[in-house]
Amino acid sequence: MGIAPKKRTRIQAENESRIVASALDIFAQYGYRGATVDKIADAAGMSKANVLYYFGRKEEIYTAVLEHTLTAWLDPLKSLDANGDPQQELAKYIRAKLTLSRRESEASRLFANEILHGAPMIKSYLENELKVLVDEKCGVIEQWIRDGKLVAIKPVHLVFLIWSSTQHYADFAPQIRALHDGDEDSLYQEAEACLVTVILNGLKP
Amino acid sequence: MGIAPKKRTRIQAENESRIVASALDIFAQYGYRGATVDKIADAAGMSKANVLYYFGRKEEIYTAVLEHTLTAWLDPLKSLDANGDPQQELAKYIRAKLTLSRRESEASRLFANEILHGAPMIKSYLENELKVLVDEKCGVIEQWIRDGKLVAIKPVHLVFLIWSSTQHYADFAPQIRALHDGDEDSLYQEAEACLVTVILNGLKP
DNA sequence: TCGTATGTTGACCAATTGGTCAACATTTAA
DNA sequence: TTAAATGTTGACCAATTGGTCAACATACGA
Repeated sequence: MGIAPKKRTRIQAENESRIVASALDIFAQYGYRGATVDKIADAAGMSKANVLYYFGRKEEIYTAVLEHTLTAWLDPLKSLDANGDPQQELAKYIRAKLTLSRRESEASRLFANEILHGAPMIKSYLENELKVLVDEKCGVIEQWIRDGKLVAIKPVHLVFLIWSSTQHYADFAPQIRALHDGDEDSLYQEAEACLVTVILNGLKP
Repeated sequence: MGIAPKKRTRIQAENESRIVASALDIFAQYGYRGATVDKIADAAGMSKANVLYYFGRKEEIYTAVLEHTLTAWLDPLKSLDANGDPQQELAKYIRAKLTLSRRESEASRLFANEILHGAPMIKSYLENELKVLVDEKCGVIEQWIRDGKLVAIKPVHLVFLIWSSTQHYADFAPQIRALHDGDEDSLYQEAEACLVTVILNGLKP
């Protein structure tokens, strides 16, 4: 027999997911260093020792949270369709990312914090899985440009533009709340209108 | 006599500015909690006790660094001229912010980190000084829109768009390095071309 | 039911770190 | 020159915190 199958009990599955969910909140709010195992345990409604029973080290909790959220985060980009209409595809992508920034703002802040501090845990992920995906989608955009459907720009910067402008609403929420007049609904409606208008209009050849 | 004049000696001025400069690097790299007074002292080439002699608490060093960099950070927005040509003014602003992101990337990361964690130290600054400045400049943009020189969008979101897309190159540098092929010079040249093209083109009525 | 595997925790330990302090060194003004 | 003001630091303290462990509690298959 090679690697042990390691079937998880009901309690294991339940507690581990409760810990990961709580840890996402705590890490997003305080950053890696500011977060304490005790805070995570409190948020999960159990003792610190029990959290360490499931995840041997603080770092393990952190990587578990990152892995848990990474896949969902990239889905919208994956569904960018080479055969679709560029304007519609990009509009859909911008809207999806903006919705994600609103709904999963903790995940956004978690990544922002991780990358801001040098991406120590996900560096290899960025250089491998993410690089492959982004290269592929840049190829799609490149083709759209060659077909004369979009203005000539370096595709990867368009990706950066969409990422930054949408995630900004999650990552810089306190600044945005300080500067924006109106409720959250109108904020996001205006943001969507502005981003879709400017970026799509700006990409017209 | 009211408040003491408190003339600073030569050594005070010298050491305080050395501490602030070193602290900017350390806080930007590690965040507030990850930074230690010892690291700052090392970077400044003096003992921890001496750093605490000039700044009584760690928090004081932090606020001093924030204050020291805040003004320079907002200068480009201040010089947005209501009487200039909108396209030229905005192009100038985008370029200035992008250059700032490259040259003062530590300051950018410092603010990003501060805001990411709820802006505890600069909340009142955001709500007062910054709010006034942004409101004023949004008025300028609003007027350009009324004059039919720009497409109709909510001005504050254009400010967010420019801030986010330019600061992204400082704040998310590790991700950008992982995904971009080419050296830093070409990165910033392409970024400038892309942002100026897309945003200005996108703002045409 | 019963015994073992699994789950849970308070108490504890060691490392880190913000901050203090007394002792010592240097600068500066008279 | 000299003495007070200013500058500097190692040693130390207390609080925080990641992680361990032995003891106890619960769940669950035979």
